Amino acid sequence: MATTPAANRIAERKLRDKQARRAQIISAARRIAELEGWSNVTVRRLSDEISYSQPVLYAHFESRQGILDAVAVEGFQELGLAMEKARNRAKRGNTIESVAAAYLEFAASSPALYEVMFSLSLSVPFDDAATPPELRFAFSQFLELFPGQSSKSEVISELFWASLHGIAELTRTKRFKPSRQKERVRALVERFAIKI
Amino acid sequence: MATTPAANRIAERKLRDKQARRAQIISAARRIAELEGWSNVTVRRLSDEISYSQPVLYAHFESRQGILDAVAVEGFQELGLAMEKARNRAKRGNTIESVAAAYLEFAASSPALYEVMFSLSLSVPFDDAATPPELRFAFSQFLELFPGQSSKSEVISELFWASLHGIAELTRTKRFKPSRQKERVRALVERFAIKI
DNA sequence: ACATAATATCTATCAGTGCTAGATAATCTG
DNA sequence: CAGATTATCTAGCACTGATAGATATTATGT
Repeated sequence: MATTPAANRIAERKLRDKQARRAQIISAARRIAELEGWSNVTVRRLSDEISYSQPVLYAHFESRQGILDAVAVEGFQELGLAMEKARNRAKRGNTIESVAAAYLEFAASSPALYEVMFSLSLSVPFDDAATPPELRFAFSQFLELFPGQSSKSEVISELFWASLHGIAELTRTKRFKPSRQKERVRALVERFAIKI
Repeated sequence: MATTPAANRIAERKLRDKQARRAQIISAARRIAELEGWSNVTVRRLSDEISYSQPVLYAHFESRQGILDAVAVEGFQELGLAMEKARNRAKRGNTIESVAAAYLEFAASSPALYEVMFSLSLSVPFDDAATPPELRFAFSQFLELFPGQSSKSEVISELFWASLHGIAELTRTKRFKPSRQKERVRALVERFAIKI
C-alpha cells in the first residue's frame, strides 16, 4: 500500500495539471465575458477553449454557476488588493479619495467581472460561515478607512461601500454619464471625510 | 373605403382585448418573477398563463427581453410615484429621510421588480432620446430633493440615488444584514441633509 | 349572400442551452 | 501482465427563445 516516490510525483503532476486546467477555464470564462458578455459563456464554448469535451468541466465545477462563482471570487481578491494598494500609496488625508478612485477604476475597467461579483446573490452569501475569505478581505479594506471599534464605523463602511457600488453600477448600466465621474467622487469624499 | 361605425367599435374592442392581454402578460411575468425568480419566466410559461400558444407573445413583444423591459418601465413608474408621495407626505425638514425610506421600502418589497429595473442595461439607456419618461420621472424625484439650478445639485442627486441603489442592491444580494437598515439610513441622511 | 382578402392563431420545428448516463480508452496497482 | 481505477468521450435528455408554414377565424367588396 506504500506509495512509491514515483507515484507521488505522478500524483503531484496530475494535481498541477488539474489546477492548471481549472485556471484555464476561469480565465477563458473571464475573457469571453469581458468581450462578448456572460450569455456567451456557455459550457460548450468553454470546453472548446480548453480543447476538452463538455463533461470534463463538470469534473472541475459543480455547475456553470460554479464557474461564475470562481471568477467572482478571483475578482474580489483583485479588488481587495487594488484597494489595499491605493490605501498604502495615498498621502495622509486623502486615503478615502484614493480608495474610492481605485474602486471605481476597477469596476470600470472590468465591467463583466464586476457584474458577476455582485450578481451571484444567493450562492455566495456574505455574513455567513461560508463567505469566501476573498470577499471578507475586500470589505476589510473599507473598515480600515473608518477606524473605530464601535458598530458605527461598520455602518459607515457599509454606507461608503454602498455608495461606491451604486455609482459603479449606475455607470455600468449607462444611467450615469462617465464624464462627470470626477465631480461625483469629489462630492462623495466630501461627505465621508468629515466627522459628524 | 369608409369604415362603418360598427367596424369602428369592433376595431376598438380588438384593441382593448390586445391591450388587456398585454397587461396580462406583464402581470404574469411580474408575479412569476417575484415568486420563483426571473429564470422561471419563460415564454412558454407565460403563454400557458394567458392560455395562448407560444408565438402569440411575439405579437405583443419583440422578444423575451421586451417583456422584461415592459415590466421594468412599469416599475419605474411605481417607484417614481412612491417617492413623490413620500416627498409630499413628509414634514418640513425630513423629506430626504422620507424619500430614502420609501425608496428602500420599494426595493425590499419587490426585489424581482427592482432587479429587472436595473439589470436591463443596454436595452434602455438613460441619457438618450429613447429613455422612457417613466425613468425620467423617477429620477426627477431626486432632483426635487436638492433644489438649485447648478449642475452641482444634479451631481448630488445622482450621488444620493447611487447611495440608495447601492444599499438596496447589497441588501438584495444578501451582503447587508437587513437588521441595521435604519442605522444606515440615518447615517446616509446625515450626510446628505447638510450643506457643504 | 357569398367569394375573396386579411387577420389571428396554432402546430411543428430549429438551433442552442445545461447537464448526465453509459461506453471506451488510458493509466496505475498488486 | 491481469485487474481495478481513473480520465475522457459520444450520445442523449429536457428545456430554452424564436420562426416558418399551415389552418382557422373574421372582415370586406360586390
